[in-house]
Amino acid sequence: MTDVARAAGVSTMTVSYTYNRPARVSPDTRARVLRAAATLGYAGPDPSARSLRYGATRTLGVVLGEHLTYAFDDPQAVRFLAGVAEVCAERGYGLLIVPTGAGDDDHDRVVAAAVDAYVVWTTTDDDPVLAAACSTRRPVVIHGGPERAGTTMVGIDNRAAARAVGVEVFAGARRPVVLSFPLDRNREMFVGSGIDPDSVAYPVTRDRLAGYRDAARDLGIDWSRVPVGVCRTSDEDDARTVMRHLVAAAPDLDAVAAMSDQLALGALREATGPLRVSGWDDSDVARQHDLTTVAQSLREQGAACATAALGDPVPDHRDAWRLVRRGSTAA
Amino acid sequence: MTDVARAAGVSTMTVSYTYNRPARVSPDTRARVLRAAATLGYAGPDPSARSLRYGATRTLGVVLGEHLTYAFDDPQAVRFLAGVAEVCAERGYGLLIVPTGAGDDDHDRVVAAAVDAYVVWTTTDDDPVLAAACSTRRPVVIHGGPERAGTTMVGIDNRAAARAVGVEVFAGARRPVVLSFPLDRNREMFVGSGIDPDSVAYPVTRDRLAGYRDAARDLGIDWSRVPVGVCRTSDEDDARTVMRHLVAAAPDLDAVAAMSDQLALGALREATGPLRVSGWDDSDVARQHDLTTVAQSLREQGAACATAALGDPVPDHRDAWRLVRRGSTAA
DNA sequence: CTGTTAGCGCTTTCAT
DNA sequence: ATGAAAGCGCTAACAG
Repeated sequence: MTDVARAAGVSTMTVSYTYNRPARVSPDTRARVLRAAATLGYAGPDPSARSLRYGATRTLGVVLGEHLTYAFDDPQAVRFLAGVAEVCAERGYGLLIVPTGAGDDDHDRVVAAAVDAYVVWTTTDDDPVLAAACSTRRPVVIHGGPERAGTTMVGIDNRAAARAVGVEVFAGARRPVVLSFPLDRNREMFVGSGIDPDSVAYPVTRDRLAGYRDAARDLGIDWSRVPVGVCRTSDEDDARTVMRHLVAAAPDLDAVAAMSDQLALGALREATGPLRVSGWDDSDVARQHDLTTVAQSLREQGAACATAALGDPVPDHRDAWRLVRRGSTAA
Repeated sequence: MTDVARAAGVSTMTVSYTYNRPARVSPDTRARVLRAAATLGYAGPDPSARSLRYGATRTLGVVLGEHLTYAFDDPQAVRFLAGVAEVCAERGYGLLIVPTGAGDDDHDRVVAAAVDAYVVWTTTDDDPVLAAACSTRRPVVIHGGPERAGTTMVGIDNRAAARAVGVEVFAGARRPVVLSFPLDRNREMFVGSGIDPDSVAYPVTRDRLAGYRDAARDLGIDWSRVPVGVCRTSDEDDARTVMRHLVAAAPDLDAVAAMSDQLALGALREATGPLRVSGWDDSDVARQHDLTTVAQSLREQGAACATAALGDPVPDHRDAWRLVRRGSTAA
């Protein structure tokens, strides 16, 4: 900038004004400055220097969980991100995706990112990435949980929703099972019975499991005998693998409550007989396969997270879900 | 930082070393500094100040086209982004999505973003956002095109691929049609005939159209009589609407070359009689519907773009496609 | 309408 | 192992 000023025969301030307050510079000088800039290949004020000066970056950080990869493969996470992006676009904020999960320096990356606030995608209570985001004292909004002092949480009441859909899918079933997201960050695939929701590290998964248990109780079903198949991701292929294990463990299974439409689809594909199935999210998949599911707008929640992170109030989302009854639980 | 230094009774340099070269500080002093930092709620060096000093941000910018929204709704764009993210994660770079398409200050946003390099998602020759990215003299890598001096282009040979798949889908057809992406940034939906590829603003669309025309010529089909249905996005619903118009205009149509699997699916759903159909990308949709298609890895191309933007050489991708023959063109 | 001064928070270089 | 000085590029505040 100093160079441009010299070349144009003005002070640096005039150059600065030319870019930031064009009205305060005479058209003549302005043209001269711009010409000098063009000659020197100067493209405008340096963004880092500007941020330093302003004390703000006009950038919103997003942490998509332990492995970036999972997030992009999960259509719901993508929807969520689209919501965040929408708000960023409207308000002229950059959207910085912080690259986590590729090393052991996640903490440093989160702390060292040039952002004004953080939106954190659902994670576990003990996720160091979450701790890192909170430690920077920037505003933090967490989607889905965990709740944490000093942060904002945006998400639906997963327990209530799971109970509602659980009652629907388990009704009349003699051998209900659950197809679950991972319980903790190890993301082990396995089949267990009567899993205690309180032992689950992901709040969203915990709440949904608790809701399914509530539903089982409502229907007089003994939760301790309900097999839970735990998948590594929200992936149809994962679901099929786990479903095969479930069928092996409980050949008479006749109802599956799945934590996503993708998982539900996997269950359908591996079904050996008549089967009641419920999904979650009311995605295209659910509509195509006539799946009973829980409708919620991840996109809207993403937008709400961004809005909250940028300091504006957002409505409570606890009741922003809806049970969608379809053919998959009609029999 | 100065405050922390004072509180710990050391110089600012010692605090700086504590964070950047822990080994060069005695464990004792280090502990003292860290304690002081904790007390004061200091979370480490300010990222903007650091970037200013280093002259680099360790952040890669991505411009997803005129409307951010379209990008997140397009599964191929998401795949591409996943590839970019993967490389960023590996190398500890942040991934900044620059929010374009929500106002007329796109140019400024691109110029003012704190990034070291840009990856630009396919756009038109005349996109001001592209011009903005290039004007900053940061390295720019463009996916799919346009080609531009001083930038790197990563993408397949769309014309050759379109010709190959076109020959496959148009073979034996009496009334072939094309289901196309938008021709220019206005994204009008319409049906035309014998569209001149050279009049198309998007290089990718231009090349594919030219390739389909090549295929028509190879088969002795008169291109000027081939209806082209232009969709607004790569969306199944869009495709259905346009397909209905095509059917109205050419009730005897019996072959559809579509520029994406999504569009091809829309065509299938609106088919009134036997129909040869080809898609593009070899996505899940193509596999599920036994669709002849062009396989390419957007994810791999995203990774290549990021790698190139970060200054490393990448192999040529022109031939990184493959014709996948399936039942949809078997008859 | 234009210029001067000061300092945002950090790290490189060169001492000690 | 620690520190002092200088400056990265910019803009708010206040002249003139």
